[in-house]
Amino acid sequence: MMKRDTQQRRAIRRTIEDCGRPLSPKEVLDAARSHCPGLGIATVYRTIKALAEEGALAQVDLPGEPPRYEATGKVHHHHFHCRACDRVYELSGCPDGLGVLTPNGFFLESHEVVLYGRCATCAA
Amino acid sequence: MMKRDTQQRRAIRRTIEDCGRPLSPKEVLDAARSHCPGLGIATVYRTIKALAEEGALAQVDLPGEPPRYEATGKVHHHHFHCRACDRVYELSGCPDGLGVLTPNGFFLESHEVVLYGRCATCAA
DNA sequence: GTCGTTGCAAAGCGTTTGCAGCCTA
DNA sequence: TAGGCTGCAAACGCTTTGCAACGAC
Repeated sequence: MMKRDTQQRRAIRRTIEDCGRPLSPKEVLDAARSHCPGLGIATVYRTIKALAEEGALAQVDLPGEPPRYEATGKVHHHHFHCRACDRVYELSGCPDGLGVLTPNGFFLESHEVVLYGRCATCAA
Repeated sequence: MMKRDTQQRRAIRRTIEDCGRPLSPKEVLDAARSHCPGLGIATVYRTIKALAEEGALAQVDLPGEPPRYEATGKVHHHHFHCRACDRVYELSGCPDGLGVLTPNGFFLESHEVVLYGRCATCAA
C-alpha cells in the first residue's frame, strides 16, 4: 500500500512528524489543511491507518481518550496529559518496581503510565 | 435521582458489587440478565451513570478500551489487563518515582498505571 | 491511460435520548 | 393514582466504507 506520494499524504505525514507530540485525527486534519486545503477527514483516517501499518506511526492510547498518533523510532516513553488544554506530551524515563505489583501467577508483558495535571503553559 | 428501587437496579448493582473486577456495560448486561431477563442495555447505561453520579460506582478507563465500572470505597489501586481473556483485575500497590518523570514547569495532579499480560488462568 | 487515491455521503458501532406504557411507592 | 423507570427505536458522534471523479506516474 501507499504506492503514490500525494499532496494529502505529504501534508499529513509532515504534520505528525513536525509536531513532536501525539495528535488526534481531528488535530491532524486541522493542521494539515493549512498545507492542503480541502483535505477530507476520511483521507486522514485512511492515511494514518496505512502509516501505522507500515510502522511509520504509533498509536497512542490514553485512558478514556480516542487514539492519538505519533512518529515511531523513539525510545520507550510515557505521556503527560494536560487537563486544561487536552494536549498530550511525551515524557522521558520510566518508573521502576512495576514487577512487584503483578499478582502471583500473572505474567507481565508490558505496561503503560500516564501522568495528569497541567502543562507548563497552562500551569502559569 | 434513583428514587425507586426496581428489580433492574437491584440486579445491576448486585452484579457489579459481587464481581470484584471492573465490568463493561455489556458484561453488566449479560450478567444482570440472569437475575432480570429482558433487561435492556439502555437501562444498564442509565443506571450505571446514576450510580456513578451518586458515588457508588467508579469509572475505570484503560487505554484504548471503552469504560468499565467498579464499586467505590476501595483504596488507591491500579489495574492489570489480560490480553488473552480481556478481563481487567485490580492490583494493590503503586510505583514510586513518578514525580521525577514530570517535566519542569509541569504540575502533576494524578497518574494512571496499567499492566498488560496474562492472568493466572490464561497463563496456565 | 491506468488505476491508486480522494472527497462525499452512507453505513457501522457503541452510547444516549425521546416516548408511550409499566410498576413502585 | 402519580410520576419515576423501562424497553424500544431513533438520534448521535466518531470511524469506516462504497463509489464516482481525480490525478500521480
